[in-house]
Amino acid sequence: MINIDRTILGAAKLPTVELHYRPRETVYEQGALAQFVYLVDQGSLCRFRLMSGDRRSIRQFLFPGDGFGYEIGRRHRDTVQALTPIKVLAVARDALLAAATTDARLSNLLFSAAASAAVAADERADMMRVKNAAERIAQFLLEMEIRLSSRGVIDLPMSRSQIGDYFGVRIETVSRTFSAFQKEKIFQFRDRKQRQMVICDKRRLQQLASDASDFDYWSILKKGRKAANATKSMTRAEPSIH
Amino acid sequence: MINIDRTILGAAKLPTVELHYRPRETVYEQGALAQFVYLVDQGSLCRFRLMSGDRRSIRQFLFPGDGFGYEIGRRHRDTVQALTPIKVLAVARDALLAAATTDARLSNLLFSAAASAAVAADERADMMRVKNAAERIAQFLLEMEIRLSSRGVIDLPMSRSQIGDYFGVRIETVSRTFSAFQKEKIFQFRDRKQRQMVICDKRRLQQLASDASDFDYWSILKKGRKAANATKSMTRAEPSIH
DNA sequence: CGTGTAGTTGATGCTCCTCAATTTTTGTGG
DNA sequence: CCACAAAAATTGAGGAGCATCAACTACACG
Repeated sequence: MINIDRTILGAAKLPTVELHYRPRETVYEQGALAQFVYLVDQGSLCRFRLMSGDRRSIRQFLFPGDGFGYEIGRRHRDTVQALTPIKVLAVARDALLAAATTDARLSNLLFSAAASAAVAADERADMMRVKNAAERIAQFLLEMEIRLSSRGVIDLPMSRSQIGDYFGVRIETVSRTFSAFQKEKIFQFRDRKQRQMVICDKRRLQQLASDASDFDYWSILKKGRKAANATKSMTRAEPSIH
Repeated sequence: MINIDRTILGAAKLPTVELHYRPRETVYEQGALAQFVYLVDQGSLCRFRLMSGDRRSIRQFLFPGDGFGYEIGRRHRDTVQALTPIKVLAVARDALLAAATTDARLSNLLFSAAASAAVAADERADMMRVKNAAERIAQFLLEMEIRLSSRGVIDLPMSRSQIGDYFGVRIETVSRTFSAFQKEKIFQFRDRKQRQMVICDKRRLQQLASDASDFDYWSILKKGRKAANATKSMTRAEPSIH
């Protein structure tokens, strides 16, 4: 999805409409006519597609500064829904493209945004190809820290189910991974709802994001007892001391 | 990766260089300066990235008409290698972008190509999220039929290992899936190398591509006996006798 | 308070990986 | 052309990772 950001909207000098939505409201549904492109001003959203067989694929979480809604064809290919109360800016797609034909700088910005989108989607496909659940979730937390953290606290706007559908894993796997990370003192939850988190061991998270082959759910979840035997346990044998 | 196709090169009216490579030769390596963009004229290539821990992610197979090599930054983010003897056309990246600044039509074509690339990468990420091995390979065969078939025969230019790295599955899984598809008479190989295939049951392949939850490797691979019925455990209760 | 939704945890099994053995194909040098 | 070594592909057995099913807890809201 092309990121029509503030720079682009600024360069376009077009009239924008300010729209507000509440949690669970949809900005647009897949199949609807794609007449506007949007910029997130406040709040969080998710962009997803319903697939055959009750499967949902969440393609992106959107935060302030992110653009969405541009399509090549006439219709939207996915649905965008608010996770929190949101404020978005909308601009007519046709007007934006028309402005681009007479403004070389705007045209360049649009091209760059589209090319960046292709790169980002490539990276996500890579992640799905080669990373396991712990690696994906470690990377996710690092990204959420960048996008959402305020005074060291990350307030997740999405449910476990949505995180699962973003990574193609089940809700139980997300929950178990969170539990294992907590037991390893990688992060802590600060509220009862298990939505506000503080990252305690960013270095370990970064290491897990690139290679979690030494991360042993079983020994962590089963009473925190470390793997008793040989091979894998050697790398984990050192108890974490703070 | 942006598809700089024949239409775009035609519109650009720029001098092109014709290049030839032999199998296993690289057109460029990840990290190299990105000075040219390319169009495949003849043959097949693959575009891949080497990741941490000996993992290789194959991002795309390239066939005649496909473009590759455009980067946002100064350097290539992946490696492109010939699978067969190939002929590619190269055009200077800077010259193409310069031409686009003075030619609104060319600029539009480039934008569309970039936007299409983002859509295609999104689709691939979807596939990695929600599809199992049989579904991925069924879809792969349908795509290869479109791109490669000549008089009903598909001549695969890539190895099992490359197919595996494209889908994030192991070579043995690719091999087993191919074997199962053969036993189900979904396709047949026409040569010893197991590279030339004829699709026999395209309908079944299309159905598997969208949902292969009913596809039971075990009962197919073990003596080709069909799942007798009811609960899957029934088929597994049978002890294997040699 | 009940009811509904979200989240956690446990038990069990399917899918795909890993390791290993074998067969087939390819490449090289006589 | 054949002989040999190296690479690719197939097949099997067993195991790791994650899904599935199920029970349970915690909180939100009428």
